[in-house]
Amino acid sequence: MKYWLMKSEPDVFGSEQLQAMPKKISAWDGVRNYQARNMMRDEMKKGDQVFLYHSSCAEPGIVGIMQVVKEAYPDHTALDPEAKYFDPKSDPDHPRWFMVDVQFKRQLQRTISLQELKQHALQLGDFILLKKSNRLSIMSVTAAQWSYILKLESDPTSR
DNA sequence: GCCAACGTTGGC
DNA sequence: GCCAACGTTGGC
Repeated sequence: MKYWLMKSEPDVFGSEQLQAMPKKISAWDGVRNYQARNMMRDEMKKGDQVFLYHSSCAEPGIVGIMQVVKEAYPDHTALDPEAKYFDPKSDPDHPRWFMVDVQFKRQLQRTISLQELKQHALQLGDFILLKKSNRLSIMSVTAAQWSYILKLESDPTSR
């Protein structure tokens, strides 16, 4: 089983919206970046655990935990001219963009903010999220990073 | 294949 | 709203 982090603006895939979905399951559509797509398409497996990260908001940070419940399949919104992330070069016979289904598992007891994560940069090692001007919306997380962050969640002395 | 122009991301 | 960094596009 692998671990991941997926970024979204709260009003696109926010923890509240995800929890309101039937069975708390949602397709993670709209990824239009090749590196992120490749990870979703080639490496994400059913059962993988995912941190939900809120970006471009008052307090960017990790807010919840999701699970991959359906492996990559073509992102049909790329073919819909009305869709926000319509891609005119997309071809139904050779899909260019893919998505997975994720199920929201739980909200963290508190947001582990980017600011707090930065203070643990040393312990988190080579954490892609903390790399300067990193814009990747999907990234892998090591088992060590995963458990370290979960420990932060319940550590009242950290902040 | 180069590279300038452009659009997007995302923290601040 | 600003702006640095980055990815993509397209002319050459």
